[in-house]
Order: sequence, then structure tokens, then C-alpha cells
Amino acid sequence: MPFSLHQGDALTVLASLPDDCVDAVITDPPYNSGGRTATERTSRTARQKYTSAGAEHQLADFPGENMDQRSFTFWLTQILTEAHRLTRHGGALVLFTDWRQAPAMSDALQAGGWLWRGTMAWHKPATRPQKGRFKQECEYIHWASKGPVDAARNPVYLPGFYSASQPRKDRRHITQKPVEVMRELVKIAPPGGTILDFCMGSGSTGVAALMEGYDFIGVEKTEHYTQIASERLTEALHASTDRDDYELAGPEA
DNA sequence: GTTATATAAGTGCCTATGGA
DNA sequence: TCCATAGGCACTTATATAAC
Repeated sequence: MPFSLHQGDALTVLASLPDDCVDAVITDPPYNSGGRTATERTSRTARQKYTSAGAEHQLADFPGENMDQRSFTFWLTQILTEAHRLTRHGGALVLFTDWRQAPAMSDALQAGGWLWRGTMAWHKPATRPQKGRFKQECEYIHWASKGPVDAARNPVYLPGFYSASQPRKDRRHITQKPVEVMRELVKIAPPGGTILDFCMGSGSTGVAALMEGYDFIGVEKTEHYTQIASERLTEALHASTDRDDYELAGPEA
């Protein structure tokens, strides 16, 4: 089965999955960021925080963006603890973050049992310059392992820096990641392995996983984005294999 | 090769509110 | 009355990229 999608709360869904069923967890959780003060971060919707004035697109909002930092760290720790249980020994965690939440996310992954290995940069060439300031030109990608890295099982040499703009054409999600970046990141899993994304959004991780020959398990809270991810993954699957043996699971919560 | 357009996990600033 | 902060609204800058 190349992929299975679950609509529901991440913690609830992960708790229903068996031990040691995935090789890598690659995810882009809500950052609960996008502001200078706690109120700015917790009182506004994702669209209000992350969409510029004058933006023409009408991409849907996404939930889970209104926690303060302590709650966010606690929430993420719980999920990463479950994700750690689901991951085979030697497997990897790849976790997107921004500059504000990078410390909270590294705390959460370590509290969840992961061994923090480093932080990569995702460079976005099309970001806006700011007078008198440094450009906010990068997001960051923490990565970690479950125990020692098993390099013999997956002898790859991967970069620590990725440069690509957010998709402009056919963009489906406010914070959609470029598939070309995700196609590189999924290679942290051994060939033919299984990749989990518990904050799937529009499904870019899954599209990249299928394109690179991996199996994929996706979890998404909203029906709207689960449907979009289902469409994108089905299209990617048909484009790569012409197979039709997938299932849409849930909702569990 | 040139021009037009969209963009930023945006920022700046004014007003209201409430405590000291 | 002063001051700090939250809330709300107006609007930035110049670059990458699409369109021509």
C-alpha cells in the first residue's frame, strides 16, 4: 500500500498506530508563531498572521495556531513522543520551524526521546527585503534520530542547506513547502521505507515520498486539506506507477 | 531581454485600556 | 496623570519570477 491518509487529531491517530511502523517522521507543524508578542501569536488566525495584505489568493485557514509557547511545547512533546514510538530504531525526525519557535521545537523533540542531530536551513529566495534589517530569508529544519544513525542501511550524503521558493502556481496551502525540497528530505529514510507526516496539510511530504518510491502515512486535522492531499497524492501515484492501491482512512477523532 | 506582478510563517504606528 | 501594553488597521520595499 503506497499511502494511507487519516483525518483526525494527530495525537489520537498516532496512538492508534503500531510500534516501529515508520522509518522517518517528516513534518511541518503549525508554528504558533508569526508575531512579536504572545498576543500577536495567539489571537490571530493563520491567514491573518502569514498572508500579506493584498494577497490575491483565497487559500483556506488552518487550525492549531493559537497556543502560547509553553502549551505549544507541551503539545508537540506529546506528539513527538508518540512519533518516536512509531519509528524504527535508527530512524529519523525532520521538523520544520521558524526562528522564533526553533528553541521550543528542539526542546520538544528531545523531551520526546529523540536525539537532536542538527539544524538545516531552508532558504526562500523570494522573500521581501526590509530596510534597516536582515532579511527573514530562511526557515529552519531540525533533524534528529531515534538512537544511533544506521548509515549502513541508508548510505546517503545529504545537504544541510536547501534553496527554493514557495510554490506560486497551483499553490494549495498558505505555508506549502516546495516538493523539490521535500524530495531531498525524504531521502533520510532508507529506500522503500515508510514516511509519516502527522501535520500533512496539502500533502507535499507525501507527494515527494511517492515520487521517490517511499510509502507514506499522512495525518491531517481538517477535512478540507485531507481532501486536497488525497487528490494530490492520488495524482502523484498515478503519475509515477499507474497503481490504484491506496486507502483513505479515518476520521479517527 | 524587458516589463509587469505577486509577495513576505510581513512591520509600523495610532488608539484604547487599565494599573500604578 | 503617566506609562506600558494590547488591539487594530494601514501600508512597506525591492526582489524573484512570470509574462510578454
